[in-house]
Amino acid sequence: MTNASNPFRGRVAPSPTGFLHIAVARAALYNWLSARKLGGQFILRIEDTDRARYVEGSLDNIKSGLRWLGLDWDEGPDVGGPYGPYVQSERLPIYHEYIQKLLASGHAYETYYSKEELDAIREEVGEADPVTFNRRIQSMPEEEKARRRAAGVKPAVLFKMPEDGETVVYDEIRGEIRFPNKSLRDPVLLKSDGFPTYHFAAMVDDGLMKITDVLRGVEWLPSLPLHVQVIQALGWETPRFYHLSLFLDPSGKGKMSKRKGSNEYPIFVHQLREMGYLPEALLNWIALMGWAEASGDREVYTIPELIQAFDLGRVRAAPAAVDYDKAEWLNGVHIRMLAPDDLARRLVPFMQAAGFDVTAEGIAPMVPLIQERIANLTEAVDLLDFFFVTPPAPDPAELTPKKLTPAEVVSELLAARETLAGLEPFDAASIEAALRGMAQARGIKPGDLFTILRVALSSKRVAPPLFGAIACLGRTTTLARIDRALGILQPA
RNA sequence: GGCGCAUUCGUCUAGAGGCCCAGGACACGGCCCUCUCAAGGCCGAGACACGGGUUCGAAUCCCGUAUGCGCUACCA
Repeated sequence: MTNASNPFRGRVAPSPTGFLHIAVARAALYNWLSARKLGGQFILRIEDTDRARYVEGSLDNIKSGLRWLGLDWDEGPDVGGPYGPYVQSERLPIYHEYIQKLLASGHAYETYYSKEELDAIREEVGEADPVTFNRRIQSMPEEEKARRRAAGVKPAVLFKMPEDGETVVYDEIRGEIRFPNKSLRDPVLLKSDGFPTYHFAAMVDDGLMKITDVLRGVEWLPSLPLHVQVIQALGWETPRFYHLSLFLDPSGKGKMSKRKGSNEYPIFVHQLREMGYLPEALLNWIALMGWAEASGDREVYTIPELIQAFDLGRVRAAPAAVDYDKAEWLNGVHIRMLAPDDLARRLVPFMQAAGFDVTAEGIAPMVPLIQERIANLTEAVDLLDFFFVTPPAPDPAELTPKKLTPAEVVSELLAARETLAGLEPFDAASIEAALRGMAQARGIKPGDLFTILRVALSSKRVAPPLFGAIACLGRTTTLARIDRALGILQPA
């Protein structure tokens, strides 16, 4: 179609009005995946034409979120490219140039009505009759226009929609869709402040930037006929359009709040990142909301596998409810796929945030103990803390398994102390063998012995596997904590 | 109100006329494994929104209804 020489040129075009939302991340991902698979380009463009909604810090949040996810852009802010600038507020002269063309060709016209007047006319005419509305504003007498111009009123430029017939558009996900032209109101292309609206800026930029495939939210589907009219008026070829469905809240009923993520329903990439999700897991999860392979039976993908398998032609039209359970599961799967020292590195920031001054090398020995026990990075803290700091004193009740008396526990602790004190080598396998031998010799259930030791060493009922933990703790600390437990059970 | 989109287990989905009395996954329940917790294995329960057509035959095609959602801004 457009630009046959380019296999794929896609773009994600967020507005700097908030944080990076997972819906934008999904659009970026689908674009990026297609570009990487087809050998095309993924472009980042900033649509900052609404000065009133600009939010400080938003741009950084979006860019850093995309980078963290690994969705690097080939053209855009910071990296440049042949069709820049990639920030719309820096492209004003370009829009004005094309507005002049549309004005000259009669596809667009200036209006001197204020927004308030337009609102009033709209209300008077009624929502259901765009044609009458269009005619009304197109028919301001020239004298009136001149009068307002003289008074300093800046015009807005509107696009002149056809009154008859229908515009037939094609959405790659849904197929052909027909819109009666009389149902569309003339849209504003250029605001009186000289800034273009999305309807105009996005079409001009997509055309100039040689975009072949436009991925955007379904909320744009109703404006598609308008957009193809604008593109045709500009004399350009129409790119392929894919309108991505909405995300629904986990109940599957309401739509996800667009602008604010709660702790219950996090929807911003930085929130998920702070919660301990891996970028590759997040991408895997997001990719699956609205897309699946023909077989439909694969859920776990590495990034290279995703690039391989992804196909824009298989994106679904129905909205998808966000499933945090699945995100958690997928994250666990990806955590388990990590090389242990890679996991150790990723854990460091979370341990440090919890107040543990550790290094990747420092926690590396413990990582294999917890790797299959955590579904997100933050969970590691509770499993590892007792290795780095003496835990609060264990509860005597938890130290004493059912059917055992404190005196018996003391006796087992003493025996274990003796077993461990001279054990060589002090590694997990030897420790296990020694402790099991001891349990058998003394006639205590292994499970009871291990429970006693687990609580004595970690002060927890749930902790990493005992033998490996003892090895990591080291002989000195292990014996010290056994002594402490002893002291608790038999006060001097 | 107008215009448009969507509708398969609770959720994400496979299914593009017979392969489907509908397959996979998460979650859920049970069992197994087991030093706790996990991970893993096995088993189970669970869906084609409704009504008409078309067809020898429909989850798949058509129409209608219902429900949900979007747009209807000089916001994107």
